Amino acid sequence: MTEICREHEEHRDRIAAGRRRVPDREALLEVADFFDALGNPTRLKILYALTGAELCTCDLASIAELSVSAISHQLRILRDRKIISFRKEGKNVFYRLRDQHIVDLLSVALEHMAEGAPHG
Amino acid sequence: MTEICREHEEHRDRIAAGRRRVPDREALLEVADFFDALGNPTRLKILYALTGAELCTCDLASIAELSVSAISHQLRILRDRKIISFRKEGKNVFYRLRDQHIVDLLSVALEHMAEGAPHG
DNA sequence: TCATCATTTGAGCAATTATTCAACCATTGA
DNA sequence: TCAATGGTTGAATAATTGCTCAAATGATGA
Repeated sequence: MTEICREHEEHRDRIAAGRRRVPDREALLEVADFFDALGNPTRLKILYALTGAELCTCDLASIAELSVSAISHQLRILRDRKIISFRKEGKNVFYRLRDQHIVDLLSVALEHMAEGAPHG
Repeated sequence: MTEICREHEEHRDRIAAGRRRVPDREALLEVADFFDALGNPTRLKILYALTGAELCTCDLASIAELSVSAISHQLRILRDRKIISFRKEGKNVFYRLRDQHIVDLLSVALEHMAEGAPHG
């Protein structure tokens, strides 16, 4: 693997320059984890539901039409990736989006899809 | 699954409102596919390398330190998700980011990580 | 204290995914 | 036409993931 294009010397320069643009491993994995968390229909349902109000685990399960357990697992992922935060009130745990960046991103992404791709 | 929180009527209202914020199935899947494509270290390496210059498959393989075949598979995913486009020149295929939105998003994401999470 | 409800957790399983390998296609130049 | 190079593709496989189920935790009120 990773064999280099044979012919031209210019490849070497392009490769070196390209490599410089790639963030270091740690940052790269963080960004990947972040986008990966958003790249799942169930988690997106949770997140869009949370744009505009805080909701408890059980509400989210009802909205996503999945078991409370399944939602709790997904909420853990979103918490670990620092995309949502929570507050406990009695027996309930209320979740919310962690900051305005997330709200904006979800909104922009939806617009981008609408404009960029009429069907697929 | 999907059993509803028993006690209060207010849950019903919150659930209904939350449900209204969730995009329809098709849009949701599109957004998920989009973020999912970005949520992988190999594909992110490719994308960050492409911020600033077009590169051929073989250059990208060298940068990502993976086989040409592995990179080609990932490039296909990025093409299908309309994140990159390409141009053929002789035996080479040169890839580039499809629009400025992608460039911006990659840059913003990196900044967001840097500010939001000092280590984990 | 006990029963109940909301939530979390861990094991298990089926489905998905990232990579490799081998074969193939496409372009070039001899 | 043939050999060489760049790239794509499909099958196979190991690793990861998303869900379910059962069991556990935590808070509340009787």
